[in-house]
Amino acid sequence: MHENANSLVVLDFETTGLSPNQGDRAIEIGAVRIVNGKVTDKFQSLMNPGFLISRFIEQYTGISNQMLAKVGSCGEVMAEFADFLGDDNLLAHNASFDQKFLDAELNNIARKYSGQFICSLLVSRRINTDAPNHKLGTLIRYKNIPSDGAFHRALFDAEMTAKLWLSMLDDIEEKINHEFVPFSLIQKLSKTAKGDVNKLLAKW
DNA sequence: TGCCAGGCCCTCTTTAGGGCCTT
Repeated sequence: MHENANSLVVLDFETTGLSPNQGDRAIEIGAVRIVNGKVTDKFQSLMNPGFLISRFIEQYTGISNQMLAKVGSCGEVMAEFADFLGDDNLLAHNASFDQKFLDAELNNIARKYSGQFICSLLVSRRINTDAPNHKLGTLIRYKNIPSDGAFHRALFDAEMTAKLWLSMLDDIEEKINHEFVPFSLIQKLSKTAKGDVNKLLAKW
């Protein structure tokens, strides 16, 4: 773990379905790097999964088979992403989903990463207790974060997740009356029962 | 043939079920 590293990569995958164990693959990755509370770098690429994607996924993402026919393979793109990621920790909205695709795609090319994941969905459930639900689009509206792009494209969703995250970090900083929120506190918070969240933050 | 994700989290809970999230 990189307790003192203040560099975090926020990522989002578009995929052919919900489960790499069922043969699903990534078709797009988008990511932004946050350093000291500012977005400093970004990464975006379509990737060809090696088979035709369903009509449902074409409509859901706006990514067509025609678009994917012209782009590099998952292996080529994921190797570039592994270089971009380096040793940074990672954040995603519903991280268990993106983590299983990252693990599967990097495993396919025998690459590894050393960072740890945190999940903006788990943190939101503990911080935004009045939100109508915890979908990414809903939380962006709930936090009054301006957005003028298409959800369900990887870079846009990663950028929105990054903005949501910085907004939630502000809220946590206010609660703990401290300007720096350690990575370990986020990890602890993500596992704390909802009713004990205020207790955890109060004693920090 | 028919089935097919899975982790989190709440509750009418732990010998379980079902909604929420992600594509």
